[in-house]
Amino acid sequence: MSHMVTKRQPVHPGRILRYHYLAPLCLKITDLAEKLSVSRKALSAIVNERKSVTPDMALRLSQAFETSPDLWLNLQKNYDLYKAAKANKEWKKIKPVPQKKCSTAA
Amino acid sequence: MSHMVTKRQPVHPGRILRYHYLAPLCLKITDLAEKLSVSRKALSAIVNERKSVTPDMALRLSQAFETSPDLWLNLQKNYDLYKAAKANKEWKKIKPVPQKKCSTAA
DNA sequence: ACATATGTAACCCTATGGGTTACATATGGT
DNA sequence: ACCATATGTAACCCATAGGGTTACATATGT
Repeated sequence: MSHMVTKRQPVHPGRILRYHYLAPLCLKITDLAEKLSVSRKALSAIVNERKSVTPDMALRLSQAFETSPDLWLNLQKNYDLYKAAKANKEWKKIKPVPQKKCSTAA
Repeated sequence: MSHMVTKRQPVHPGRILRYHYLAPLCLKITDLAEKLSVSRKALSAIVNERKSVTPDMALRLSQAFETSPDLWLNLQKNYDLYKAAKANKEWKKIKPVPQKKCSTAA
């Protein structure tokens, strides 16, 4: 089926940050936090997958690593979507709305 | 430049919802809210571009209109990113981190 | 042994999504 | 004109969440 939520748990952006950026560059969380002008706590929370990458944080990371902000936001989006789909299954009960255009439609 | 935030204001998902889904189907906010099992207020806030489409809401919309949840979340992500980039320009001051792998790197 | 790096907890603040209730302003139909 | 329906929103109340600072105990490396 085309419109499905990933079945396997998506990686949290913090994991990518840790293993693909911090580790290879031997960058300390403390150092990066300073370069990003955010608190060590805030960065640590992301790297340890306890908090989300916000748009503002994505912009900072994109500047530091010359990536697109979307790289980070897409990872976060997939992660959040997966979590939401598992957390509450109410949405599964929703029926598709009939797709017929109504009379007054353009 | 490859990694740039859109220059023109991205559409809010609520606008797409209103003009591409509600209007063509003559669907009332009240009716859709009921079908989605959310309050009329919550849906109205999105349609009127005052609130964001959350992952949970994206799942509900995707069920109702047989779209991918990502359709809604991507719209929201682009919108949020644009807003964040305009709201705080601190990130522009961040310098790229030298990309040389450190000694102990794999 | 000592300085550095970290994970986290405790506090405090602010922003935001969502529910309910309520009310005034459209809008459409009879 | 009149009335029911649809709406936009405000006022309240909650819970969650991100972010800052400070503090402390546990690694880690020299």
